[in-house]
Amino acid sequence: MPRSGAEARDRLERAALELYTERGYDQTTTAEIAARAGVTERTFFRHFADKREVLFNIEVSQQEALARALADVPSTTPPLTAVLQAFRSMVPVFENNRSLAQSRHRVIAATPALRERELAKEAAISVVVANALRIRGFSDWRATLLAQVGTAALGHAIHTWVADPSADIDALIVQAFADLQQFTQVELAAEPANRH
Amino acid sequence: MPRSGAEARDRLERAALELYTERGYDQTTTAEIAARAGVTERTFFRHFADKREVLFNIEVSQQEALARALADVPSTTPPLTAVLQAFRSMVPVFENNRSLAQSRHRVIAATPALRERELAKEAAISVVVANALRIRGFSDWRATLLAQVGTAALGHAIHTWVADPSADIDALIVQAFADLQQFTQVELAAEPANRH
DNA sequence: GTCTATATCGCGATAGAC
DNA sequence: GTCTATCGCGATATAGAC
Repeated sequence: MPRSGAEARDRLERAALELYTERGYDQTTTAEIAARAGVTERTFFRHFADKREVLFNIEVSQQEALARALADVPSTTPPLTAVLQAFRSMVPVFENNRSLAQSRHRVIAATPALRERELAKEAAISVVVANALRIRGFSDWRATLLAQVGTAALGHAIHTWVADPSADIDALIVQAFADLQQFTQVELAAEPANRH
Repeated sequence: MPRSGAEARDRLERAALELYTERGYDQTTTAEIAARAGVTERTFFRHFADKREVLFNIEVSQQEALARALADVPSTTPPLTAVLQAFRSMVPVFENNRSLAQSRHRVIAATPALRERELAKEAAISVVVANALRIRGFSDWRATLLAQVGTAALGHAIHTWVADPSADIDALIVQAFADLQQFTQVELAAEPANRH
């Protein structure tokens, strides 16, 4: 067994996904994951803060890439278009991990504790986006709202993508943002202010 | 000690909030909470699935009220106006628990594990709203998006409210929805579709 | 790496409330 | 008396300390 930390980490991630898939998250112990990866339980917790995190570390490493992509979009670009472009720049990463992503989402969907962690990760992405928008001069709440809406669109696209084997993630993202715009015009822009 | 479950539950909630405030969430054990509430540790877990849940059960009981309020809004009302009205119907509940809500939010803000749970609860509210909108005939994704936007507005209002002792929650909610509409017109409606 | 605290939950017995 | 909540005890696994 190679001692390189990165490899062990990788094996732990695979082992965890396999075991969570085979017998479910709750029925899997960290000791079993470590054993299958050929390391000690202690090593598991050296690499991952807790039993959930082992499924989500891929995403963490991508937050910086997203932040950079957002910073690179010209500041004259309208905010949600900038967000859309940044998300689209991540498409290759998604496509590289497609089958993995599908297994992951199956497990996550079946486990409340993991869904909770996923929400936290999504919120983290939303914060990254909001920060970028704040740098572009938007107020806190405006940036937060735009970021949440954009992240929701991305989430919807990914959700559709993992469910449909023939789907094209890039097209889905573009479509989600187009829907966003259309829904908004119909439902929001037309609405009375409802003040008292 | 009274045998009524509801009272024990109540004492556990108070004890937990006190202890989490005094020495922090991580430094508080479930045994200590149970002791202060005058029950056994085992009883704690009979009432609450885990150490976090003891802070969030109040909200759970209000989801049904929200669902009912939403169902009661005439189906001709535009969706986000309906959501706004339903949220405003909850204002008395918020105002009754103001100081409690403030302590709660202080603890939650200081504890990552609790923030995670809070996100999950917010997502649950969003699901309730989305269901109501789906019943009104909106597609899944449209209902989900509208619900998330509305819930984000409510979250923003509550966040402002707990931070500012002189704030009026009703006015904040109305304002948040008005902002929503305005931002959307500026940022979204004006945006090009960005197709390739 | 080893050791330990403690969160979590199963089970049978018990004791108030109606 | 029947329910239901609590108790008392025990087992396991996660996570953190040393």
